[in-house]
Amino acid sequence: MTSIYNLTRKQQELFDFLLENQDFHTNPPTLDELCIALGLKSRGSLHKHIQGLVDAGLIESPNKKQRGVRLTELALDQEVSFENRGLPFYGSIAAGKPIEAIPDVTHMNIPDQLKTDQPCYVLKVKGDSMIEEGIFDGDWVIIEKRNHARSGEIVVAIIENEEVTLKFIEQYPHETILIPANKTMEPMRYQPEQVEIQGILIGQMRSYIH
Amino acid sequence: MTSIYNLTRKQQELFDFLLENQDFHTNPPTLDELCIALGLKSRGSLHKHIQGLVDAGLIESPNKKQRGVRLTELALDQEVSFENRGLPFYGSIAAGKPIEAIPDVTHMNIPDQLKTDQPCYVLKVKGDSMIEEGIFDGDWVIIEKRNHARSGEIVVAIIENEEVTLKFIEQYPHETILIPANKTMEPMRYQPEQVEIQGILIGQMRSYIH
DNA sequence: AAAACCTTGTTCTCTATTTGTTCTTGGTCT
DNA sequence: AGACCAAGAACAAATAGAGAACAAGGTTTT
Repeated sequence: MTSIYNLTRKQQELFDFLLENQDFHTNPPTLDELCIALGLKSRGSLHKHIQGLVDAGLIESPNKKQRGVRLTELALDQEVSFENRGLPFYGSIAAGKPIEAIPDVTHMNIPDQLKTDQPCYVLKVKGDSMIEEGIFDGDWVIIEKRNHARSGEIVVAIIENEEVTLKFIEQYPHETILIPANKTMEPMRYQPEQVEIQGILIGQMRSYIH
Repeated sequence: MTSIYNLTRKQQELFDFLLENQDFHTNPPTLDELCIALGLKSRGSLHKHIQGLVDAGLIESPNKKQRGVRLTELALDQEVSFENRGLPFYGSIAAGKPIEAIPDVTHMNIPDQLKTDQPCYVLKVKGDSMIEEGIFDGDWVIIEKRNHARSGEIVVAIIENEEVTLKFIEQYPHETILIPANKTMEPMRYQPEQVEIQGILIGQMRSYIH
């Protein structure tokens, strides 16, 4: 059993393409389609890379059959362990802890519509500070990891290295204001150095089960 | 036991068509109907693909019977894994249409926490009737397919075969009340026969991207 | 009920196209 | 030199479609 780590650059490129696009093709792609996708002009060139992946046990040998290039079980296993594990879930927004420092991370499978192509993570919301935005206690939020934001965005911010919170942000040269979406709470004003942005809000989810 | 992964493209196309349209046909289709559906002009051409699916164990051998193209158990199992890629997304809650009758279904990958082990589907919310529940215009909702509900649950219901709506439900022997979560709207009272339940609310999602 | 149709599944032949494979040639980079 | 890579020609097999012919079941007509 050859290891997948011995792939050449072009073989890896081909393999990555097959992994990423297997959902888009209802049928496995033919050599010609792959040539177009990879910018090749000759099936012959591609075929050697195909053969390399067959030898590595990552795709099934077409063996003259015109049935396209199919991934093997081994390849699909690889995929699961790589990309498909979902976004890290760091638990409830926990006062005082920077997001990255939370142990025992689980993963959640988030639909594409609720994430970006940047690194994202998931938190569970505690409290009612964003209730007028339709974000309730117990909801999940998907956060894109960033250390800056534009005024008007909803951010996860850590205040004075102590309190982690989800609020609208307004930034001025000498002042950062965190604004809740809850009439019973007041906006809070800080020096810019007191507020560290940990990410911005991308999506929200709620479960109505039990 | 032949694996389905050895289907040719045309065989796959035929198989997909049979899977997707099995509900619409009360009787299995004839070869001529399938020819039209797949754009073929000769039954003879089609028959070879039929035979391929029979050899793969995906349809029962028609064996001279008319309308004999029936899927096997094995094929129905395949369908499960086909659907398993995600939940069907039927678009916005569309007035007047039963949920199942919507064409061009896409699929969304929903986290386990937002679905049940029963059949579920996804809708996009139109309108503000559930705004106080934190369900806004443009949100997605995950609905478990059911034709009954308990009072107090949030349901997708179709009223008088015309209007599809998302509301709290209260059921009494001679009256069904649909209650919005919006102070500017009034509860609506119906005879039980006027209201057909299409599913109950399981989860909700919102995207902050664009 | 018998006969004359029509529909439907099956089989066959013929043809065209697509697709995987193999080889040769040549290029680039280390 | 050795590896990787690309292009193109040529080939054989697999796939695909059309059409004709036929048998068996239905349906309609007589």
